[in-house]
Amino acid sequence: MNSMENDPGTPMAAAASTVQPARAHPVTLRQVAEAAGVSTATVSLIVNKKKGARIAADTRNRVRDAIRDLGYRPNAMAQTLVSGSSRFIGLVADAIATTPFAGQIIHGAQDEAWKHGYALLIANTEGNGELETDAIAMMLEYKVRGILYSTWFHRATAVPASLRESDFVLVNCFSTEPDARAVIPDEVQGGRSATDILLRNGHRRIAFINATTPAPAKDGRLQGYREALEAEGIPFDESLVLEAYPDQEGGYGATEELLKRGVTAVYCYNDRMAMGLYDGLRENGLSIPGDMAVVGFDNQEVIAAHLRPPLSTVSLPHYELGAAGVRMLLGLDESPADTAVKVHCPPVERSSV
Amino acid sequence: MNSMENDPGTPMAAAASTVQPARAHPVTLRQVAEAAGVSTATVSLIVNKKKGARIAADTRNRVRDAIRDLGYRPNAMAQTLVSGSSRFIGLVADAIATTPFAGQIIHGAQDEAWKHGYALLIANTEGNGELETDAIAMMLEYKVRGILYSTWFHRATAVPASLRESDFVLVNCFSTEPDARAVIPDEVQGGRSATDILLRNGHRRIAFINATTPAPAKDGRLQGYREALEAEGIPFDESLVLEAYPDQEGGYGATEELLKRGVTAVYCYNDRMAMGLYDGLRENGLSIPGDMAVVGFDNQEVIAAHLRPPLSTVSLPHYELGAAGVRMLLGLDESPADTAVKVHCPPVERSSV
DNA sequence: TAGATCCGATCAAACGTTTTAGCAGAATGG
DNA sequence: CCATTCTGCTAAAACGTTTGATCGGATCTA
Repeated sequence: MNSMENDPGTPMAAAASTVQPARAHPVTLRQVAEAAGVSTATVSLIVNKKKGARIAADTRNRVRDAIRDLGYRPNAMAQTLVSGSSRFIGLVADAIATTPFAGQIIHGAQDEAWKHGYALLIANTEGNGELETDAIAMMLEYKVRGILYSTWFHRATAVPASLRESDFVLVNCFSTEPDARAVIPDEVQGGRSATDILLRNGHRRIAFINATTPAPAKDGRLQGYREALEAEGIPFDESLVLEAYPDQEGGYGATEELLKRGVTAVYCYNDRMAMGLYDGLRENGLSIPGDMAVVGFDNQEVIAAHLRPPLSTVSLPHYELGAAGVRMLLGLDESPADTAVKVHCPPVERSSV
Repeated sequence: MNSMENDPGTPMAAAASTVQPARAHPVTLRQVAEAAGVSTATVSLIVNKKKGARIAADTRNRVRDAIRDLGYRPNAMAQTLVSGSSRFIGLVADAIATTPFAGQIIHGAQDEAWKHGYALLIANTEGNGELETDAIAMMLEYKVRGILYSTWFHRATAVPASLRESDFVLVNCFSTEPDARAVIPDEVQGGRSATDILLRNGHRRIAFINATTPAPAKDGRLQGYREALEAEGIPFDESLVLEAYPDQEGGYGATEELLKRGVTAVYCYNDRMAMGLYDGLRENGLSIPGDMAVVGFDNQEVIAAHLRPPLSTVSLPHYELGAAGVRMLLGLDESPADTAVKVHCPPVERSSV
């Protein structure tokens, strides 16, 4: 919230005098060459700091000055044309803004791409197939280095035909088709971690409020719950697994059923359900974590970190998913080729347990 | 949650046979031309559906077939090179993922850009000046049509020197420097709308919990509150304006002070404060809206729509900000040139009043 | 002093398009 | 039957780079 210091004491004038020439017709290599009295080849060599290039210090300076004076900027399009491949990575998302999650994927992808000298070209399709085809076509025309195909919630997906015309990796989704690299969150481990938080705090009778909506997360998070219980030698009790629609209302609505189970702790399919459950518990005069320990899943900042008490949960590694996607695309990680890479979901402990 | 129908009954084979040639060395115009037995000029004419072009139906078909068979894709880089200007719009953001808001700006910008045949090139700077300079340089090198410079919260900003080398518009921020077009939310109107919701429901004694952090929003939202009161002939009472840090904890912490004021309604600087206040009120045994009506500001979906009861608030038009930014950049709206364009903040009524 | 080596820099082709000018032949007009 | 117009198509320049081949001259080497 700072950075608002406009410093009116330092007028822009000084800075403006040196730069500011641009904006008319862009300066080209040739113009720089002429200004410096050399060939374009020479300028190119200097601009790109070519290793083997033998250039007299004097020449080098003249060229550098010309570049500065004219405000030269290389034309990336021309560079790409001659080099054949661009420094773009495409990211197509099915929902950019419906959720804070997509933003994290973009963020991770952008950071990692940037780190390797790539720029991100994004498109969101809002689930519209035609838009999606167009978006991919556009990326292909811009000769992207590869395409990240991402979904806002973890799910199975079909691979659009045109995607195969480029290098690609599936992010936060996967396909059963061959040759489809993918990176997804490790739901099972996440479920285990969530349950472990409760277990480590002495709880033995732990309910799990699962989602009603079918998804890899539904199966994985349940699986993790069972594994954690098993590791502690606690028999799995089917009756402790409830189901509700995965939002605040669902969590709230599950309160009554939950209380009948006589548990001391509950693990919710996601943070939003936990948020609703908080309300339900409170209405029943129960305190958290005193009367009931609660953990969520997703680590949705706006919610989890600011509930009363702050919610212990497991983080969905969207940032890391985006970054890992880029690395996989660029062949920086050793990818197992056939099976999707699972990214760890780190537990985040706060005070609801 | 559908679209998971993978339809195993339709093997990929059929589709794959026609396409699938690509991925080796990309097909060029010349190759298509040779395959069809015409010149590249002819192919270009056909690909671009040039109006004045006179092409025999027969030729047209041969070319079309060649294009399909070879799986030709135009090389946008080459096109850009010759045409001089690209179909890119750059978007530099200071925080892509810290908040759901940035996502909305991206979304709006992307939709609007796409509508006009532009693709979005994004970069996030995380407030890092060097990164920012690099990001803008990159965009300049890609010869973007223009740059959207956006901030995640509404504030004053300095215009980076290099931004001026291109067309640009400030989104969700503004500058006092000349020739800086900008589009920002109309905080004053928003404040008025928020207060009006309460006023229309018969409340006369309304508190305002403002933020402690200086920002255009702080001043604007207060101003709107005063204007709304004044319009109803209610004298402004300084003692009804509290201040707190603008998050859940702040709202919660303000409860006590608030209750001393004997008001029937409260307008919070943002939804997060309202969320905290909900907790505070509840702990005091007060019901919403029965004992106290509450409105927020921002319309942060995850929170506002799912609180109990759902929160009436005012929407921060981030999507529209992004879209309007693109329109302004492209010169599609009549821009007032000198002063920032204010975008309307629509009230969203739910059940907290 | 002739040949080799090295230095500093240039030439020119290539990348994949778009587009203007123009050309050959057919159709039309008088 | 010649002139004109129209039709269908092509040649070639241009866009701004990169890069391997080359080149003239100075400096060594023997």
